[in-house]
Amino acid sequence: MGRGRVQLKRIENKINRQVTFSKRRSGLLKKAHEISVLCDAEVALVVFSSKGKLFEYSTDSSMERILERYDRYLYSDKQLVGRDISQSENWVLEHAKLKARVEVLEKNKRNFMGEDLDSLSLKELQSLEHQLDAAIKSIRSRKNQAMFESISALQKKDKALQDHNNTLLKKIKEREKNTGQQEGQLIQCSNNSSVLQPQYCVTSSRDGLVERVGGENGGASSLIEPNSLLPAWMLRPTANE
Amino acid sequence: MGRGRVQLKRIENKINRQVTFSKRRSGLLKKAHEISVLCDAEVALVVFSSKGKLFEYSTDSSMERILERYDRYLYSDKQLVGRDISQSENWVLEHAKLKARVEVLEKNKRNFMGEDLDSLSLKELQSLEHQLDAAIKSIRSRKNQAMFESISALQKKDKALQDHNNTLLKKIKEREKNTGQQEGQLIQCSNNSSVLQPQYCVTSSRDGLVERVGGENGGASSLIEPNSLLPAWMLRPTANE
DNA sequence: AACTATTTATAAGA
DNA sequence: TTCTTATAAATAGTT
Repeated sequence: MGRGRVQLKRIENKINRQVTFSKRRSGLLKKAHEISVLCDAEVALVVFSSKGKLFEYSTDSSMERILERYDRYLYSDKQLVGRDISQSENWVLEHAKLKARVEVLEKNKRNFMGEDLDSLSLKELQSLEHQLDAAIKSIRSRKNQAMFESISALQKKDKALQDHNNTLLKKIKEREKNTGQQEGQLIQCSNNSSVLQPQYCVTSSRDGLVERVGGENGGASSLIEPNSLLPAWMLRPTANE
Repeated sequence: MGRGRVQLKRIENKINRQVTFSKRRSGLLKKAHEISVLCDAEVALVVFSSKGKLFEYSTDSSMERILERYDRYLYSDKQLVGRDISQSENWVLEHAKLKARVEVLEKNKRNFMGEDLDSLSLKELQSLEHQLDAAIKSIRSRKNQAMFESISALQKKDKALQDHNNTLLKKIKEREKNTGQQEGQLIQCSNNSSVLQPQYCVTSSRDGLVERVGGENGGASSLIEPNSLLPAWMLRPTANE
């Protein structure tokens, strides 16, 4: 990538080697960062120049965590060898890094909540605004999806209840036919499947028994706001509550 | 490097992400090897894919040695920092707490960026949406403020420049009056205060001196896009860059 | 530290 | 996955 092809061998000219190192180092770090962001990968990169200077990159600046993960990956059941012994010393370092990370994340969070904006440049504000715009779009889309799923689940439940309802109705009719009684009043339940609210079908038989057919929840779902489109319990149908 | 420009953000399409990861991973490893050989550097590279698969490169395949060198390098100057917290009993606990906090904050952050939403309930989604709506309002407001401040500062500067300009003009006029010469051509600068771009007033006096009146920036701000509403330097007037 | 002619890397498509 | 190809990026040599 330059004006001439390059042989894959040590550059003998010291100056050239130094310049090339500097250029390629920044290219390498950039690419490490890019693959990390684009592909959601965790990258740890350590480079020592020939003079012994250190350069490093790590996803989210958590070099220690990634190297630990690396160690775990390799020595999943062996005890960690050499670097583990100095581990207690490394804790100091890791601790400091963790704290720094927490600080960064907290600052992030404040910014995401629209606070502490004075420290941001116009450019950063612009970028934050776009970020949040995009986030809101995702969130609205996910919310919609969740609502449709809830509606769908509710409708399925509704259908099951009505089926049960009808089964019971049939049984009662048959019983009445068998005992030859006609004065019992039967209220036929409608079987309209698009109704969101469970219906109650009250039948009173001759001996005064009142049956309420409402499913296994013992009638708790009858506490529905008549004005709301969706029943209250549907507003939090998923986990994490 | 491909058929389209690429945004530095997570590739949402899973297949694309996987393909890009595979391509870029080999590119990255290749470049790591190249810099290692060409520049006589020691490189250690660890990559975990989003699925947790490990890829690595290290100069002379001596990953362990390079990571040890890395540890030694860090620990030589960080050692002093940690002395004060040496009640290492509490450490395990504090460390665990910190880690937990980081995890929570990272989850937060992902949510704020519209990711990882499946774990949220409808209620939480709703709340997040409102949160972000409010944040965007703050951010836009702060952005506006920042822009007005910039404009204001610019206008002040503009005014100062014009004052200086006029002062110089007067001096020149007087000098010409004193020497009794009338053939000098004076170009009067307009004093329109709503102009955002600094103006240059070129006056040629009898002795051929050409003065450029442009403020202390040595004329650098003359490189202004004539079509843009605001001069380029105003686009990032605050800190953090 | 810039510049530019070239080589490389790679995104998209097959 | 692999190949191809158009294009974006990196960078070697130069100033």
